[in-house]
Amino acid sequence: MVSLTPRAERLLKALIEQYIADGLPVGSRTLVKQAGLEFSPATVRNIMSDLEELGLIRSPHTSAGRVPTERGYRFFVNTLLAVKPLNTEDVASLEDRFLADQDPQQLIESVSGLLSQVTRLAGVVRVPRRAGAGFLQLDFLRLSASRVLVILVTQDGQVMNRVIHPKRPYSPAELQQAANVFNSAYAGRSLEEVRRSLVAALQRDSEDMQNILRSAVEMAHQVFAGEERGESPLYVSGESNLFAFPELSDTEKLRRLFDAFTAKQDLLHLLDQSMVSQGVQIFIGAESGYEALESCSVVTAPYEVDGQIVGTVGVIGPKRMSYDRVISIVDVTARLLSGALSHGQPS
Amino acid sequence: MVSLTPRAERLLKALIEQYIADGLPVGSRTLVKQAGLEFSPATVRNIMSDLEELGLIRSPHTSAGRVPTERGYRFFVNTLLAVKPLNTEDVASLEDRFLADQDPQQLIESVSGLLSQVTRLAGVVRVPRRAGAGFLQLDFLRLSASRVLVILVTQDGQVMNRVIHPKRPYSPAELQQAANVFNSAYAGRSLEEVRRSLVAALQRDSEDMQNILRSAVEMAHQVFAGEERGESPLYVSGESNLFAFPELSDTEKLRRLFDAFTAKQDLLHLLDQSMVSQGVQIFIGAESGYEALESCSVVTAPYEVDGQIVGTVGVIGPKRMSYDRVISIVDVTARLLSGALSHGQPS
DNA sequence: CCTGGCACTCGGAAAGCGGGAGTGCTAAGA
DNA sequence: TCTTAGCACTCCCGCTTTCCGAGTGCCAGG
Repeated sequence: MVSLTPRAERLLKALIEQYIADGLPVGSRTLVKQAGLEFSPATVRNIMSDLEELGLIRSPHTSAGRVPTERGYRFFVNTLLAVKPLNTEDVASLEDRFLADQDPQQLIESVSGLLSQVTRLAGVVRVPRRAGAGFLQLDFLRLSASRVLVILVTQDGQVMNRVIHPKRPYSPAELQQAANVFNSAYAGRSLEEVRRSLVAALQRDSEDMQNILRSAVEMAHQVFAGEERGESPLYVSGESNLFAFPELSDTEKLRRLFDAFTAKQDLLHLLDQSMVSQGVQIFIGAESGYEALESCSVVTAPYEVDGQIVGTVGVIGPKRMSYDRVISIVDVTARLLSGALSHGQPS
Repeated sequence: MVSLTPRAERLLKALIEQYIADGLPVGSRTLVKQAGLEFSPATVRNIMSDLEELGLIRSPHTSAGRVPTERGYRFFVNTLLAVKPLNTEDVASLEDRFLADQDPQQLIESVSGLLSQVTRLAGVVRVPRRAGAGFLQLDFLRLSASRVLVILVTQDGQVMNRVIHPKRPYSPAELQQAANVFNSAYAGRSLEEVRRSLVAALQRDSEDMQNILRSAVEMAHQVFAGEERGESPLYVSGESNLFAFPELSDTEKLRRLFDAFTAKQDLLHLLDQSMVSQGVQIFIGAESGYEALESCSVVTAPYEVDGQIVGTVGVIGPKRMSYDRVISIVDVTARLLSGALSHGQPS
């Protein structure tokens, strides 16, 4: 990576902070005044020129000030940024928000709203892939002759359900029996294991399989199929906060961005990506690799249940965002969420 | 209501259709050419002048063409619009979309996406208030010493669940027993009845109540409380389609609109309002009574389960929308949805 | 009552015009 | 060698001006 003189670093830092604050290209004169530098605008211009050669800043046009490039932001967050820990009352106010909801599913959902409110940007939450969770219980409930409700419960209290239409009617007793067989066979295994086992069972010659169990397997398989093809476990909140930023007000960009929010595909990939490593991750502009996000930055942090990373929380905003604040908030939120999910309830 | 000469009606109809088509104020000359009228621009101007006095159209400024006012649109949809029934292949393609999903809950959710796709506007769906549905079964599942998962199933196959934290630990056997008592007491009653009965039971002196049943009641009550305060049963899709309309591209309006989409409160009220009467309803601009929707029109139709209105589907777009097309689509969709929900599965 | 004609109005695009902010360069001073 | 003041230059931005054309309202003749 590039190395800069201390002075140049100081200058770059001041410039980026200024630009983050008001979004206007910043020139040498204003920079000197604003940052209280002890050297003259001319000197600043020289240094700026160097920074521009290094690709850290650029001028939008000949006679405007400079704005940070993506490389500039990257350098800024990598080496210039002192992430100030959130002051205690901020942390406390965040903590308060975590006590309100007890249901883990709801809690997780609410976090995206929480993030968007305190950062005034868009908040996202990637909820755990259920396939990894432990299987607890399966229930078959007869709704009518042709419709059976399958309810699948995981050990962490998540519930999936699905109405299926079996090929022949079953009596409640049969259904009960099927569920029992199923539950005793798979109790405590992970959903992924259950799934693999099911696939194997279905491929095996099943002539000698009891009809009822076979149905149970088929039903459960349908549940997994439904899981598989989507209901994408991703929540986005506060999208409309992004209207406030003039650099995003180009209608076409906005449309792309909102399409990405609803399509969710790209966001999912991005958040999954950030699940592999621990701690806060930052994607600046094109770094995310998705066109729709190219004028945005994304700050993410994975959260855990009992030491195991299961999902990601994050914030999406313009590249010009208060990284220090956002980073702390995302970090603390991920920690708090991990805590809230790991040990039952506080009281 | 105002009455117009046949010629004026024809003119107004042509004008509005033209304006709907391209969104430009339409002048006398273009109107004559476009609509193939057999009288001259001057005559058209005279008639337009009359229409303007009646408040059906207006000029944005002295020398632009005319655009419809809200009254104009209203008159248009009330008396000028011949809702052409959808041609059969369109209906068929809609029907196809209803076969894919079988789970009623999922089906209902998917309809908003369907509507937004075929109209290229925003689709909304108000899902049934679950309180009216019939109670089928309650289950208590022990997740840990301090956490119990409550699962409540209605007769139409909807599942609600919630994790609660009882004051003292219960054994699986106790939970099972509690569920049994509860289920035999309330099987088949409507949720509303169950709820009322619960409240009464809780108020009654409960000293002599078995501790376990009391807990069951409390748990179930918590489930209802969760139901009560929200999880607003409303789906919106295709919001980003609205970016395409220049008349909505004012950032401030857009922000308001999207805030309304996420707050949902106003939309809920509006859709509830349209549940009271049968058939398609149309709210043009300020008619909806909500500021955020003042440059939009909303077309809604209630849907039923077994003859009973339970929810509403609808479309939100600019006032300048193809009412005939949208009305048919919303109408057919509501009917198809009613059909799909009323009798099990087709095959 | 319709229609062609005509003067008029007004918005919007293009063009012109400072002013100002900011730059790069140069030359002098530390 | 580095800093700084000075200066010419550039180019955006906001302002006005101009011009064009679409559209109107009105009038007078069919």
